[in-house]
Amino acid sequence: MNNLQGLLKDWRRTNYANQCNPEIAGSDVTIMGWVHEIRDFGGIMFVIIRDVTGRVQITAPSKKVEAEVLEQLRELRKESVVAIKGMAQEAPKAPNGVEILPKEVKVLNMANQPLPMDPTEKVKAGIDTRLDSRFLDIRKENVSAIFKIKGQMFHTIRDFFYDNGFYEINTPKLVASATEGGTELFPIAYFDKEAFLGQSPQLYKQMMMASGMDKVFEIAQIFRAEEHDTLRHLNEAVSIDAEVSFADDEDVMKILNDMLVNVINDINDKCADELEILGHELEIPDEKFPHVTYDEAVEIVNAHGVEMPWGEDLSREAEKALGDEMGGFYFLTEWPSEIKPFYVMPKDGDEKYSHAFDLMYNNLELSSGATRVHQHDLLVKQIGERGLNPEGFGTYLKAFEYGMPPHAGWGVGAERLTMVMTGSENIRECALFPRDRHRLTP
RNA sequence: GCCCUGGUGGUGUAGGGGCUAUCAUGUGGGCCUGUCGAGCCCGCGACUCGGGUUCAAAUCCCGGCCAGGGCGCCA
Repeated sequence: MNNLQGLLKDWRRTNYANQCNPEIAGSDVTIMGWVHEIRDFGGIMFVIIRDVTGRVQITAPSKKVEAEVLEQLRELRKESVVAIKGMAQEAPKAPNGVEILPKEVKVLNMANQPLPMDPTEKVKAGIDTRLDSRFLDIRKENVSAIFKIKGQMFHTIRDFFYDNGFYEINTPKLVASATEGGTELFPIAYFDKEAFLGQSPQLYKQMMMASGMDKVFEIAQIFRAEEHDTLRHLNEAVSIDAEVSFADDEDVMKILNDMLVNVINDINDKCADELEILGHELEIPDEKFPHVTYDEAVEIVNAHGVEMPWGEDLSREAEKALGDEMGGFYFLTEWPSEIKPFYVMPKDGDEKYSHAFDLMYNNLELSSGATRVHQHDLLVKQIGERGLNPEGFGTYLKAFEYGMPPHAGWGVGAERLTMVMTGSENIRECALFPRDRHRLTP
C-alpha cells in the first residue's frame, strides 16, 4: 500500500545539520531532511541532506556501505524527504569537517520530477515562478533567512511592548462600513449585510483608550484594495499598531524609536547567520533618529530640483530626493493638517500644522502616527471638514463622549520594516504568500 | 488605472517572415572511489492565447491574458 510507506514509526531525528561537526565523530546519528544534491561516482556516492539549520553530507563508499542502502540512495530524487541513520566520522574533505556513513535509509516521501523550480539556484527563477511554488522557494536558505529575521523582529517587538507595560489586543477585521474614507476597502458578504475587511485598527485602538487600558498594541493583518503595483505595496499586510493614553506625538515617537533600536540590536545579535546569508549589514542607527519638519522637507526637496508645493503629500520623486538627503531612519514631523486624517490633532494656535509624523527609512515610509484628537466636538468638526458624514462614525464617536483621555499612537508596516531589516528590494520577498494586485494564490 | 518593455523546453535564456529553433540547468539512461556549481557519453523536453496580413508567422499587425520596470493612487 503506497499510502502507508514512509512512516516515521520509532525513528526520530537526533541531530540537525548544524549539530553535525567533528565533535560528534564516532557516534550514531539520525538525520532527517530534504535531498539537496546527489553526486554519484559509482564507487562512492555523496548525498547532501538539508534541513532548516543547514546541510550535512552523507558519504557512501560502495565498499563500506551495504548494497541495499546504496540501492536506496541511488533511487533518491532531489528534494525528497529522507531519514538516514549512520555513523558520524571526521572528514577534513567534507563540509563542516564531518560526514555520515549511512547504515539505514528511510524514504519518508519521494519528490516528483521535474521540480517546478530549482531550490539549489543553479538557474535562478523569477519572482513569479518562485511565488507560484513558494514552499519550494522557502527551502532556500536565502529565502527562509528573511522569515527567520521577520520572526525575530516580531519577537523583539512583543518583548519590548510587554516590558513597557503594553497590553496586546485583537480588534475586528470584519467591519461594518467604509467610515474612514480615503483608501479603498474590500467588500465582503456578511450574511444579509454588506461588510468590509479592515484597512486599519485605528478607530478600535483609539476606542480602547476610552476603556482605560492605557497602552495597547496589536500585530495583525490589514487589507487595502488599492490597485497599486509597486515594489513596496501589498493588498494584505501586517500592521504593528500602538496607542498610548496620556501621551503626545513626542512620547510615541520616542517609543517607536526605542523599539526599532531594540529590533536592530536583537537582529544583529541573534540573526547574524541570516544577515550573512543575505549579505546584508544592518547599521546600528543613532540612539535618537533625526527629526525633520514638513516645511524643512519641502525646502530640501525643492533644493534637489524637485518641485513640491507646500500642502501636498510627497510624490515618489520627492520621497527619493528627501531620502537621498537624509538617509537612514528619520522622522518627518509637523505635517499640514489638511492632508492628514480627521483624527490627527492640529497644533494649538497654528491649526494649519498638525501633530502628525511619519517615520521614514531612506525614501520608504515605514510608519505614520500622531497625537489624536480626543475632544468629541473637534473630531466631529474635522470629520465634516473632510467631506465625511459624522453619522457614519456613531460607535466610534460614542467613545469620546464619556471620558476619552488625550492619546497618541502609530502604525508600522511590518513587511516594509522587514525590507529594511533584510535588505530586500521587493516587498513580496517579505511576505510568505503575498497578496498583490494580481496574485491571490497560493 | 497610465506609460515603457517583454512572454521560446520544468527553470533561466539566444534567435526574430521559410532553421532539424540556440545555450545552460534539469530530467531519463550509461561510465566513474573524495565530490562540494563534480566530469564525460547518449536520450527527452519549448515558440502565451485569439484574430489578421502573407505562398509561408515563433518572428509582422491588432486585441486579450500574464509578467518585469516606472508612475499615479496609498485616511
